[in-house]
Parts: sequence; C-alpha cells; structure tokens
Amino acid sequence: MGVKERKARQKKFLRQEILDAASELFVKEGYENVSMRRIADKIEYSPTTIYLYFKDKAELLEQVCQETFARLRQVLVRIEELPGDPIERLKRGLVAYVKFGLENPHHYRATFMMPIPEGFDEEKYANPDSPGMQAFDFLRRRVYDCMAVGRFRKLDPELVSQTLWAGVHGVTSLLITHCKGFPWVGTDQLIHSMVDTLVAGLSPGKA
Amino acid sequence: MGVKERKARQKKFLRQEILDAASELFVKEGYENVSMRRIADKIEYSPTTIYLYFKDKAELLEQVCQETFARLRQVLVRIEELPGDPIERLKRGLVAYVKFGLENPHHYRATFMMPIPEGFDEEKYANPDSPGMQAFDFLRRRVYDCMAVGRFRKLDPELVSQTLWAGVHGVTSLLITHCKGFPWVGTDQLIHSMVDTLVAGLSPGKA
DNA sequence: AAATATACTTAACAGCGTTAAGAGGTGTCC
DNA sequence: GGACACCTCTTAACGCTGTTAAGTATATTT
Repeated sequence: MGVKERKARQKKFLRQEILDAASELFVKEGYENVSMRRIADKIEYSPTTIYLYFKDKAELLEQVCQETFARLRQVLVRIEELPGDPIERLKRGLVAYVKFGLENPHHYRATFMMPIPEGFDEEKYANPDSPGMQAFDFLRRRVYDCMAVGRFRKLDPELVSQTLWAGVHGVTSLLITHCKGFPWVGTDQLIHSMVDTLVAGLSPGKA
Repeated sequence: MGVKERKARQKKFLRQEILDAASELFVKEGYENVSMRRIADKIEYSPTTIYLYFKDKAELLEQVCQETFARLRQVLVRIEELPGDPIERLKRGLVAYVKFGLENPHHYRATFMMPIPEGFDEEKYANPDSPGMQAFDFLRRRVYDCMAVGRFRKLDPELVSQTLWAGVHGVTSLLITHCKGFPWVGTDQLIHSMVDTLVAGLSPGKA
C-alpha cells in the first residue's frame, strides 16, 4: 500500500520542480518578468497546473523567497556561533545582511521592497517564524548582547534594533535600485560606513 | 496669427490634464494599479491619445514624480534659508526628506524603489537637474557646511552624504513597505533615532 | 477647391493572472 | 468485471495590461 506514499512523493517532487523553475527565472529576470506561463513552459506543464500547488503567483514567489532567506538565516547562525567582541559580531551580521541582499537582489526586493498585497494578512508579517523575522531576531539578540556589556548607550533596544535594520536596509535597497547611474563612492565603503557610523552613534561616550 | 499659439496652449493644457489624471490615480492606487486605459477614461479621451504626449507609461509617471519631487526641493530650499546650527539644519532636512517620502509613498516608491527600466539611460539618473539629484545636492551642501565648521570628523564628504542618504532612505522605504504588520516602535521615534544616531556617529570626539 | 497637416480614435496584437469546465487514467467497491 | 469516484492535468476562456498600425475627421494651407 505504498502507492499513496509514492503519489505523495511525486506531488512533492513536482512542487519542488515548480519552485526551482520559478526560482531560476526569478533570479535571472525578477518578479515582474516571471510569468506563470513561462514557468509552466520551463517545466513542460500547463500553466494552470501550478495553481494546484500554489494559491497564486504571490504565494509561489513568496515560497521561493523563503527558501532563499533560509540561507541568510544559516549565514547569520554561523556568525552567531563565531567568537568575538559583541560589537564585532553585530557588525559582521549587519554586513552579511547587506551582502546577502546584494547577492539576491530580486529576492530581497520581493521580500522587503514590494507593496504588501492588498488584503494584507497581519499574521504573516508579524509571524515570528518567517525568515525575515528570524533575521531580525538575530539582529535583536546581538543588540541585547551589546547592551548587556555596556557597549551601547541605555536606549530602547527595540528602537536600536529597528534603527540598525533601517540603516542596512537603506544601503541594500539603494544599491539594488540604483546600482548603475549613480556615482557611488564604493559598495564596500558605503556598507562599512553605515555600519560603523551607526554603531559609533550608539556607543557611549558621546551624548 | 495667434492660432499657432492657441494650439500650442491647448496641447499643453491636455498634456497637463493627462498628468493630473495620472497623478490623482497614482496617489490613490500606486504604480501598478494605474493603467493607461483608466487615465484615458478619467480625461475622456482614447487611451492611445496619451501616447501622443508621452512616450510610454514609464515616462508619464516619471513626469508625475518629477512634479511631486519638485515640491520636496521647495521644502528643502526653505529649510536651507532658515537660520540655525549647521547640524540642526542638516537634521531638519533629513527629517523633512523622510516625512515627504511617507506623505508621497507611491511617488517615492516609483522614484527610488522601482527597478530601473531595462534599457537604463545613464544620463537620466546621473542628470544633476533631476529633482532626485537636486535633493541629494541639498544634502551634500549641508554635509559640507558641517564639515567646514568642524562638526563632523574629517571623512570623505561624498561618503558621508551617501551614508546619510542611505539611512533616511532606509527608514522611509521600510516604513512605506511594512507600514502595517510590523511592531514599529513609532514612526517619529525611528526617524529621529536614525538621524540622531548617524549624526552622532559622524561627530568628532569619538573614534 | 484640392492637398496637406493635425489631433484623435478604432481595432488589434501579444502578453498577463486566474478561473471554470472537461478529459483521461487510476484506485475502490459492488 | 463493471460502475463509480477520485486525482491530475489540460483546454478554453475572461478580463485585464501596455502598445502599435491604420484610419477618420477636422482644420489649415496652397
């Protein structure tokens, strides 16, 4: 009676195949240039088949992004395990965040730069299990570490975390959108300038 | 022989009418929900008429955004004229930038958060006359002011300007995209935290 | 009055996300 | 074995989208 299991396996396989095809197109072309029909062509199924596995295009690409952002989580966990100064570890995490965004610009855009779909589901964005939230949690923990050892001024740690996030998000999204056509002083320079400046501004010894 | 002039006036008038209709829809619904057909309906012309006045949708909405960003320029010029501490003037400009973005989220998104169109024209984005560039120039001048009076550490002023821009852009775009569904500590708090932290981090007295 | 230029429209193309209805094979039960 | 139901997938279609080519009707010029 392993027939049910085999079918389930096949279903899962096709689902993954759709995800992979979508991902590949997505990486190459970005959100608006990936169409259900093109994905279907790639896997040699009819377009409507995709709807048997995903509610709509938004859900499909959200899953693609989640897969990718799971990798960011891994990177951050590895950094979390590394020894070192709390400040240094925080900085490393922030820099890794930006680099990850620049390496996966389409995923980053879809996750953090696209308008929330009309009927926004509060839970999904507040959901602490989403990879985005997990990345933010990493940041928050690093901030608490820095505060615990007095490397940051006594501020609302939530506010500090959000400020840092906004900072690295700013660099990431700006570089993604205007990568060409603007005389950037240099990607790495800008990343480190942001991280160092924010951290310096949060450090004690200066009102 | 004022007939030519009258025609030119009429042409200009219709052009502006298109711009206004597009702007109104754009403000209410955002980029993707504004269609050429809806604009045409609004002004009671055929959709193709718009193409006699604008090359395509991108150019039309770019003009809409330029009109709006011209208002940002006015706001910044007024701030520029105000007396006060160079640091305070810089901060006021940065805060005004974010508030403007939050008041015109669709324009801000279209201008600074959308993928550059395929055949990107380098000149247009490097064009120093574009409202975006003018806003950046304002920022740059304020940075030079702060440096001139020793309120900033001796850093590359270009790098400092870009860092500040990325910071305020980060707050703006993050709040635009995730305005709901994330437990923000408070919009104004976040804005001022970013501005104050960056400025503090750039100030002398702290390595 | 005929020719031309201007301003606009109609019709169409090729694409999009998505849904409704149907086909064809597989497994189940009488 | 045959009827039935299920599961997977497809075909066809709807109503959108941006955009172009061709046509019309009016006004100006010759």
